Amino acid sequence: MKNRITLKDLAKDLKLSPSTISRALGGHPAISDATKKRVKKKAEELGFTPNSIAASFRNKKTRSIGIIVPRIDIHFHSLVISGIEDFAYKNDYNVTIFQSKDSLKREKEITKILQTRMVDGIIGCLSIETENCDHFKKFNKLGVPLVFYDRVPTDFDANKIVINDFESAYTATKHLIKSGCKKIGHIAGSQKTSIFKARLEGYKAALKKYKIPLDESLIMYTKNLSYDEGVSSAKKYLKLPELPDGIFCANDYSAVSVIQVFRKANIKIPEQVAIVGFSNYPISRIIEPNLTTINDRAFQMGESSTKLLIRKIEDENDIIDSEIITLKTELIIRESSKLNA
Amino acid sequence: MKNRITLKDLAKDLKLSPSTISRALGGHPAISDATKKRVKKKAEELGFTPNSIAASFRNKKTRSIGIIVPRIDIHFHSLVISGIEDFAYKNDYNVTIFQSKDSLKREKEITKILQTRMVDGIIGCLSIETENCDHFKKFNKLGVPLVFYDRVPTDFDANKIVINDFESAYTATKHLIKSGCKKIGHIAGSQKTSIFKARLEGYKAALKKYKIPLDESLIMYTKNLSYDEGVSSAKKYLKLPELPDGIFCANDYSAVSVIQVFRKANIKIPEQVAIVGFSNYPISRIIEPNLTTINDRAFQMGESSTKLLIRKIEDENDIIDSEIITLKTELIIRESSKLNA
DNA sequence: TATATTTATGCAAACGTTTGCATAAATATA
DNA sequence: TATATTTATGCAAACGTTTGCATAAATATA
Repeated sequence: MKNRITLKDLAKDLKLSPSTISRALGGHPAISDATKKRVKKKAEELGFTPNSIAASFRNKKTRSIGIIVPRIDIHFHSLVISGIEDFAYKNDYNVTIFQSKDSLKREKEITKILQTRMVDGIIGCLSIETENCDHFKKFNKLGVPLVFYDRVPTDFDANKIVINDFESAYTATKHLIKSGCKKIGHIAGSQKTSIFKARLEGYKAALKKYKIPLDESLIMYTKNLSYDEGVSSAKKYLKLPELPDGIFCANDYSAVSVIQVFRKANIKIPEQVAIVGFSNYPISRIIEPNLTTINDRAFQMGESSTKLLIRKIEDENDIIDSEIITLKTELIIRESSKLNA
Repeated sequence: MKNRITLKDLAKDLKLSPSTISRALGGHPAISDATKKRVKKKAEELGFTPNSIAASFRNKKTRSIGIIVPRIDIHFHSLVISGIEDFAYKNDYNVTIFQSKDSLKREKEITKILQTRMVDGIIGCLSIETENCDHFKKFNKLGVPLVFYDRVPTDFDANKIVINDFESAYTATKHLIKSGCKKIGHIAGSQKTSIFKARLEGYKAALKKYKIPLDESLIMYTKNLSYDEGVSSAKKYLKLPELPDGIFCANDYSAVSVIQVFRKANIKIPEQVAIVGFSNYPISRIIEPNLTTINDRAFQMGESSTKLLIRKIEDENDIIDSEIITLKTELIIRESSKLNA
């Protein structure tokens, strides 16, 4: 039997109208308690489950949110998605997920699909190729709220959940300085991406504040902050006439590779070179020495994005055009930077 | 303006009927090319996008699949989900995601939601608490196909995508034997879970085949194969009168912790103890020495699940009751087990 | 030119739910 | 007992799309 039981079936069976069934199940005050009980019992009996597609269609609300991420299998994003699902679940929203695979073309396609899918709101993290966000603008016209996290648009006002990359980098660098480092390097991410630019700036600002001269030769620019790029950056450090005594890396992968290359070269960490990473990846607690890093609040970023999004969806007389929420990060001090100040 | 353009709006504008518009946009052969062109142009002009909720409602097909995983932020699952999304995307299906958080209660709730949400099919990995799968049986009655991966039901016939855990474990253990190990230990997962049971059996079978006596003291039983349980297992090995010369670990986390504990105890890996893990986690390529492990085909598992599911959804005269697809795994030999045979 | 066939379009109903309004029945009040 | 009020239920329409069937118009054939 593939035919679902509908309100009409229940109605016929109970000799009531579909409207009464609908109201009884929905707990409408006008329906008598006796009828409510009778309807609920019969619904249970026949195994009635409401067709939420029909309800969505009628109500013009799907209670579903669409999310676009570059890749699901990047740990940071999987944590964010987990936070999104968790918060959405508690608030009776569904989460439909799409990966842009860091392709602008695919990101554009996805926005078209989301438009037809009638999602109530969207959470997104831009693909690395995205410079212009015009393909997101249609949602403003349609009244579909949008929240971005991590990699957010810079060319238009949007709801954004971010961490303070500048300040986090400043804190990380300051920590190295306070630990006694005098010659601090930085492994930087792509300077086309605002978060990595901000991390570089934060690093520079801390040096300036504590009157440490900026030495460009100590800054390694990478494309993706990959493990391999970390290895080659580390090797470049080894070729310098003098090693830095501290390195702030813009992510944990590059930090881990530096630790491994340096240890192979018999350089003591943290005694000779202290290392700080960024993101608090699981590996940071496994690598030896354990890596000092920044907790970037991925799970909370997902929760906050969803909280903000749902508020935008449900609060119809919301006159706020856009909000930017900055989450507090946290410096987690571990072995890789434990020096005496 | 929050009012979407509908077929009716287009129809009125072009002085045609909604049916003609629908057919023109859908490429129906009965509609003249001139009209098709005219309709498409106008649709573009007014920014018409179809309301797929209305279409789903009318067609009784949502082109969306629901997925239930224990946790999105476990790397294995995030890879599977990535495979699912990728294959679904190419076939114009949407993916709606739920995490059971390894709670049977939540898993049951989710099946109820999925029932109302009218998904065309479901992919699931059971929560660790799930022993009885009755809450999934309603989907059979509703004609909603179901595919399970990794942690699959044993109490009823269902479509399943799995790897051969027995054989993979056998291969891993055999590899240790062929590398010259004579005294091989195993760190086992929860024996309530069939995959970990199978891995233990595969290990035992290889020993038997190669006439190595089974020594129960070399088998460490853990609950979750967590990093910490790996550490304590490793410490137990250290307390034995004689160390094993090879250890097959049922996952990579426990393998990594063993490597770290042993190295701290100045035990040479692989010379004194060869280590093999399971799952090919990213960390297996970073830990030193690099970890020999089993590629468990997580991404492909997602793809295959989706491929099978879509076939079940679309092939209406499919008379196959259930299918079990077993994917080939691959032994990846790295430094942690490189001995001379 | 009359009829048959082809081509292109429209009518109307349906999917399952929800909700404003109407109304019948029951109860309260005059 | 007549009228007013309250309580409980039903009617009917609507959401936007799709599709079987009907039909008008154009073209082909006799």
